[in-house]
This record gives sequence, C-alpha cells and structure tokens, in this order.
Amino acid sequence: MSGFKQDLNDQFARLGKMLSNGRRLELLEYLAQGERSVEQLASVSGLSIANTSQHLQQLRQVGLVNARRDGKHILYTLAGDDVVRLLEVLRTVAEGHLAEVREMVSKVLTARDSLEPVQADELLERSRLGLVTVLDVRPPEEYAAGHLPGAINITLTELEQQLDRLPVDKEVIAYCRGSYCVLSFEAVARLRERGFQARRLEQGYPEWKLAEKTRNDREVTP
Amino acid sequence: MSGFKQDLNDQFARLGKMLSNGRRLELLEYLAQGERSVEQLASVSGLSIANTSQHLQQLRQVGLVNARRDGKHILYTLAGDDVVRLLEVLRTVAEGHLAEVREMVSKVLTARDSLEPVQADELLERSRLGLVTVLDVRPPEEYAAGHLPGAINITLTELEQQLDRLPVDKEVIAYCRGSYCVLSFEAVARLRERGFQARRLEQGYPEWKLAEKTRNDREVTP
DNA sequence: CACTCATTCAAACACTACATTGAACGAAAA
DNA sequence: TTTTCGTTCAATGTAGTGTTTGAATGAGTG
Repeated sequence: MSGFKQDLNDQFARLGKMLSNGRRLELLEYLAQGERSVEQLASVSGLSIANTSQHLQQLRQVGLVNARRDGKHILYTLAGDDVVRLLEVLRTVAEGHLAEVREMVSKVLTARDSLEPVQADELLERSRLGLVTVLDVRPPEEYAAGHLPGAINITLTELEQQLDRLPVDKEVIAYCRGSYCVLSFEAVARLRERGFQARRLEQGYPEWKLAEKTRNDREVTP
Repeated sequence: MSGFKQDLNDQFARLGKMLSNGRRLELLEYLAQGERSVEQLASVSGLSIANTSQHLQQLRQVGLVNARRDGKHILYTLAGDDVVRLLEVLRTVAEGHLAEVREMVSKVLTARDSLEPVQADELLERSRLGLVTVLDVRPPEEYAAGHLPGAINITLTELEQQLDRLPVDKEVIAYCRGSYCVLSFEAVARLRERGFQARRLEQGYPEWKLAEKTRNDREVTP
C-alpha cells in the first residue's frame, strides 16, 4: 500500500534523472527548437555521436522524446509541449533559488539594465504596427525550421557584414534559442555599439511557439 | 562563451538531480504539506534519521528548502510555491509520457470511473451551499498544520469507528496529501461500501493551498 | 547484391550517489 | 555545569552513471 507511493515516486524520479545531467538538458534545449538528427545534435552540443545517441535513448525510454526515420537519418523530437513547460519551470525555479544561476546570468548581462528584455505581448503589438524589426540570430537551419513572423535571420558572425539589412530608424528586437541563450545578448550588445536601438526578446523561439498556441486557443475559445 | 551555456545547464542539472531520487521526492511531497522536523520526516518516510538529514541538506544546498530552529528541533520548509509547481509539472509530464505511471494509477483506481474526482471549483461551490461534507484523511498533525475550510479530520484507521460523525444524507468529499495519495481513494472506497455518497477531491492539500492563492489574487485584482 | 554510412550496441573505465553505521556536535534542559 | 537528545558529520560498501572506444547493425544507395 505504501509501496505504491514509493513505486510512484521512483517513476517520477526516472523522469527527474533525465534532468540531472547538463548535457542532456542541452540536448533537450536543442530539441525544443524542432526535429533534429543524432548527428546534428552531436555536432551542436559537442558530444560524441555515441554519447549523444545514448542520452537520446535514455530520453526515449522515459517518453520525453520520440524518434522517426527519414532516409538514413533518425530524427528526434520532444514528445510534447509539456516537456518544454517542464524545462521552463525547472529554469525558473533554478533562477529563483540558486544563487549561482543569478550570478551567472547577471554577469553575462554586463549592462544588465540597459538590455531590458521585451515581452512577447509587446513585441506582437509593436510588430503589428511596423515599429520594430525582428532579428533571429540562430543558425540558418534552425531559422528554416521555424521562426517568428517577419523575422530576419542573421547569425552573430555575419552580423557585422550585414548591418545594412537592418533599419537604423526602427528598433531591432533580437531573439535566439531560449531565455538563456547568449546569442541574443551578444547581438544586442554589438548592435548598440553600432548605434542601433536594440533590445532582446525575453523568451526564445521554443517558448514563443508554445505561447502562440495558447494565444490561438484564446481566440478560438474566448 | 559556449562554456556559459554548459555551466548554466550544469546548474539546472543540480536542481534536476534533486528530482532524481524517489525518497527525496517523497520528502518534498511531505514538505509540501508544511513545516516538518527531521524526525517527523524520517518517521513518515520510513528513512533513517541520518539519511533523511542528508537528503534535506542536499535540498537545502540547491535552495529548494529552508531550515529554521524551533526549540530542539530543526524545521524544514519548501523554499517557495514554485517548488510545488515544479513537482506538479514533473508528475503531470510523467503521467502523460510514462506508460508505467498510467498503469500504476489505473490499477489503484480499481473502480476508476466510479470514483470520479471532484474539482476544486465544484467543491467550493457546493461547500458554500452546505451540500457536502469535506473529509481530511491525513494524520492529525498535518490536519492541525492546515486544512480545507470546514474539513473534518478522520484517518483511515479511525474511519470505521467514527462513521457517525459523517452525515448520510450529504455527499462526502475526501482528500489527502496529493493527487496521488492513496488514502483518499481508500477512504472513498470504504465509505461507499457503507452506503455513503462519497467522492474524492482531485487535488491534495498542497495543490489546493496553492490554487487558493491565485483565487485570492483574482478577487483582489480582477 | 554488395556497399555505405548514420546510428546503436557492448565493454571498460573513472567517478558519483545512496544508505548504513557509529561518533561528534551543540542548543536546551536540569 | 553537566546531561540530554535532536541533528549532523565522517567513513564505508555497494550500486549506478557518464564517457570513450571499437565493433555491430541495418536501412538506403549504387
């Protein structure tokens, strides 16, 4: 009878175990962008192929990811939106309770107050009015797999050469993979150095995509 | 630069690690009820005192719980509501993706459809109208530390002897520690055998307490 | 049908986590 | 001060985890 409670908690712990390794969290973060092959995941995370594969299989065993074959590649995806939500809550709690995280984040935001983030609502509003240019700093593949409406895709390395694609009179809102993705911080910092008005979107693409669904739900069933 | 992302994920993983052990999750579950001493937690979880203490210290290191002294006891509490939320999401995801969990749960709900749970909203409504009796089946200490308004406290072992405290004409709504706490299932099953109208509350006390706050927020800032 | 190559498996290693034991601490009580 | 007793610390054995290596699989491709 009380064995039931223990067994149940052990099952929950199986899931928790998946969140207990930084590399695995990184893989989940990349998977939150969309479907990816083992090879892609390995190269972007810097892990060996075999190692990546094993992590992915563990994730699949607890049902956090699904796999399907496409040609000679096996493509993995997150098993559902709730997984993104789980990661989000995990990060939120970490930010709220782990002093180390707060320090790390605030250190990266060198001029933290000057990089005030933009909320999704505000972005939608101003984007509709044509007041802002949305900048996606992720790699082209990820951009191709999905991006914010009207977003321009320029990676950090290309940024300097392609500044002419960005308007000087409008504000630039940069985003990347997630709330903690450094790329957008970097981009905003560099753009400001060049005299642009730039801010970063609070969320990354996965969070935005998730929020979009609930926005649509609101409209359909008000 | 990419070291930052790894370090950050390692920090998140520290938190995930806390969710990777069934006993620790059990401790967190008890702590979600309210403040508890090491001794209490050890006895209710069946762990040794030393072992309990060590788990608690790990939890404290990552800021998930706080400790304060009261007399000769040291009392632990969850560090915030977001921790409850994290556990909630973890369980939800597990229920949604781990086949094992679904099986276990459905096995316990022997007559699953006949034990249809009541939602918090419905309970509030009917409780206000005096249509239901609320039954708290947790141990008296937990009841004393906080319970639903108007709830009667009878544990499972006492239930048979104290049936006269329950009205036969009104419906009885039983609840206990959490959504997966078996006590309330047991209580409902036994009450029905005795001819009572009985159902169980979907949530447990921690979830109810959490939801209460947002209910209050709604009223204050509508 | 044989070949290719992305992915998985299997074995081995160092490393970390969990539970138990008994001793040590230290605040409250006597 | 001395005693008491919740709690914590330290040390140990056992089991599990993460990574690397090289071999094996097996679905596409020529």
